[in-house]
Amino acid sequence: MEQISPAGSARDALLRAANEELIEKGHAAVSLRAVARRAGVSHAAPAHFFGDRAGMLTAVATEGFAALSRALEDAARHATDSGRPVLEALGRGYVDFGLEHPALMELMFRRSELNPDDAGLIEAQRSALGCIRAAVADLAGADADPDAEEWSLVSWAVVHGLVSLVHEGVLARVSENDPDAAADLARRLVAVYGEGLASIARR
Amino acid sequence: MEQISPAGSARDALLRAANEELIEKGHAAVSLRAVARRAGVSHAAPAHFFGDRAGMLTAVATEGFAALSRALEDAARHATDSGRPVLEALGRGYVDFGLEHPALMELMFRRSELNPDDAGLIEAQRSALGCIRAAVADLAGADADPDAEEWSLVSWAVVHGLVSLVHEGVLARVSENDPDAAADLARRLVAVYGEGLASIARR
DNA sequence: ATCTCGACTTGACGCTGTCAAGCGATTCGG
DNA sequence: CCGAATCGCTTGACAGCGTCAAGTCGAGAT
Repeated sequence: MEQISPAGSARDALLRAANEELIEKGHAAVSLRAVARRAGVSHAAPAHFFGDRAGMLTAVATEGFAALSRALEDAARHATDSGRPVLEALGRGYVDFGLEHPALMELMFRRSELNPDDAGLIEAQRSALGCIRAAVADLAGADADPDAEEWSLVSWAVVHGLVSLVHEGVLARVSENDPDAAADLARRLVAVYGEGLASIARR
Repeated sequence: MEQISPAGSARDALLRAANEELIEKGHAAVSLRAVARRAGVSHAAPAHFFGDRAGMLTAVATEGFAALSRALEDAARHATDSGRPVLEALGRGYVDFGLEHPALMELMFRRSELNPDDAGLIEAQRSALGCIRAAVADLAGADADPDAEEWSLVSWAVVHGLVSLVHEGVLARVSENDPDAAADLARRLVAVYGEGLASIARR
């Protein structure tokens, strides 16, 4: 192996290689052996560290959820700082993240490719969802609106659905077959929905 | 081969076998060879008819979109017949279809596993989307609301996102970890969204 | 009667995930 | 200080996979 190996770095190298493979080839084409080759280790090394393919992808997806949480927190903070509506910024942040990291975002929700019961994964998921939940509860006001929980889930479904539809190339088909236009359309729809929701909230 | 073969039936048998494999094992686990075994033909027969794996799955997905269109049309017809709001019935129909045929619904939107440029597939997709579009345009009234198109897409995103979140098992995690509860929750959220949208429409 | 063509089959290739076994260095108990 | 156990990783094998090239064989056209 031509690389200097500061102890325990093989695992990190594998994780980095897995991320690169994911970005370049998409989640379906990530193979243990290709990742091992890229990291410069034997073909069975990934299984040694992660158990199996699902284990390796779960590790990648968990990092992805952590990154999503950070992105959402940043979006919320910037919005409050500049006095803009938080929920819309959050939705925008979710969609932006999904559009910037398509392969990762798809992997993160591909239950069948992960170990869905992995504790770290679940924790990271909850943390990401918590951001949206808090924002909707906030928007509903301190009067403990019983619908707040439901609308936070609907809002999640909107942004998640938009990201999915862009990834799946269906929105592109709707709008002039241009993928960039589809992304713009998705962001515009977030704004449309945000305004609608706000108008309901203030009754 | 032990089965009587009315001419050209091998293709049909393969398609049927592919559907069964899909339902039993999920889209990721559908293999050309397993489908061939189930249909009682040689391991290369599927490729002969469908070109490759993506071609076979595209054929299955195209049938799926046709079935979805039928389900949506039925839902719309029943709603108009009984004077209930069409859009909500449509959303409900979309979600019900997705929850009743999870593996199929996931496959239908798994761009990387299909031939996304297949003419038949695109046509079937457009037809299904057309149902939602028409209903939203209808709800917006004959006054050619310029937002109608956008809200139809948002509505699509809502129901699509809900189905995705249930499939991915994330909604189940939100609601007591019970998959049935997640399905019920999804249906309730469709109703919540439908009411909200209606309240916006009537200003 | 031959030619062709479509519907398959047969056999091979390289790639995949997974598993059992091995190997060298480090750590640790006696 | 020495043997044993553990860790990190490799080697080698296995079956299943998608795909491709070549072959078989019957039916319909010339």
